[in-house]
Amino acid sequence: MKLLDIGEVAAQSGVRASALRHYEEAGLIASVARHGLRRQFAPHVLLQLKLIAMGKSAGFTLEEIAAMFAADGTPVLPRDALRAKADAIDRRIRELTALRDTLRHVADCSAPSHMECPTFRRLVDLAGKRPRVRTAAAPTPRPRPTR
Amino acid sequence: MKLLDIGEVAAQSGVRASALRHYEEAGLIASVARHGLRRQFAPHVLLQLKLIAMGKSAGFTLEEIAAMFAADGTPVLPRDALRAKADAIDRRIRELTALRDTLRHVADCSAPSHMECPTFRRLVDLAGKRPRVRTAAAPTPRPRPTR
DNA sequence: CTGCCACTTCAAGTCGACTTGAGGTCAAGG
DNA sequence: CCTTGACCTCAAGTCGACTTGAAGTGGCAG
Repeated sequence: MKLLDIGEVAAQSGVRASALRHYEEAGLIASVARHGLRRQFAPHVLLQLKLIAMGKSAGFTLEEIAAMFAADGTPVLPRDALRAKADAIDRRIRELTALRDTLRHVADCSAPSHMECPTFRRLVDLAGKRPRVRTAAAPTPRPRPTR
Repeated sequence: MKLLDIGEVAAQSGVRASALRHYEEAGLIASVARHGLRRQFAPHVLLQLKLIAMGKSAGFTLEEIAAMFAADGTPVLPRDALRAKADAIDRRIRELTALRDTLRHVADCSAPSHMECPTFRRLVDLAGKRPRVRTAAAPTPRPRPTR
């Protein structure tokens, strides 16, 4: 099974070498060997990186993602926890759907003030089904930038 | 039309006063008056705040959100741009759906190693339809944390 | 009139996820 | 054998979105 040097992983995944090191630090991936100083990765990191990208895109922190998948890429959570995460994503999808529909409506509706348009208000309200959690807890995922 | 003092807005929206000031600074909302020193907001900021929450959740930066809606809450973008944003959200939704399905599959599939499971690989690959953009450009939205 | 307390401003701090820079190592090609 | 270039480590910097803290203001209840 041929190993990939960090540069190849970067080239094939589009993830910078510095980010790959950062991920390794964070325990999201693991290099399986060194060639001199250079990290060598097993080919399946490419799959893991996709998983990581998806997780980030879903608003999970690296820490949360690390908690879902071990460094070797195998899922580590109990089934219930996985299902809970899936449900969280589902809620997020519903929010995004509402925003998308709102934007599309705004693009097509020519009401003078959207603030008055009942369709608009209904769409926005639709998204407002948040259980109202105290600031103490961290209910909402937070996505992050890709430069 | 009765005005809301920043504390009431905070209480009703769940957004901290400091965040509201930050949003005002950023041009996302506007206070319409002062009572002494205190900012007074029109009731529709509550609606705007929902919009802002949705936008953040969709991975838009405050700057991007500010570009979509003026401080009075009326959408400001040309229709095409709005539709483009909607399409961007759609792509994001598809990614999230793939991740959700992957998680659900993992929760239900008892293959010894998911890295080998064809269903798993197919699901992950499904999400990999990214146009491969250079690091220079900023293709992906980045969501952010809520403490 | 007094005091409280919710607000104010402004600067600095925090957190996550990286990136950048300085200085160093080493395998391989010429 | 020497150079090159891709990698290394480690500390510090950056960016967005806020939060925190210090010091001040002012409406209003008593």
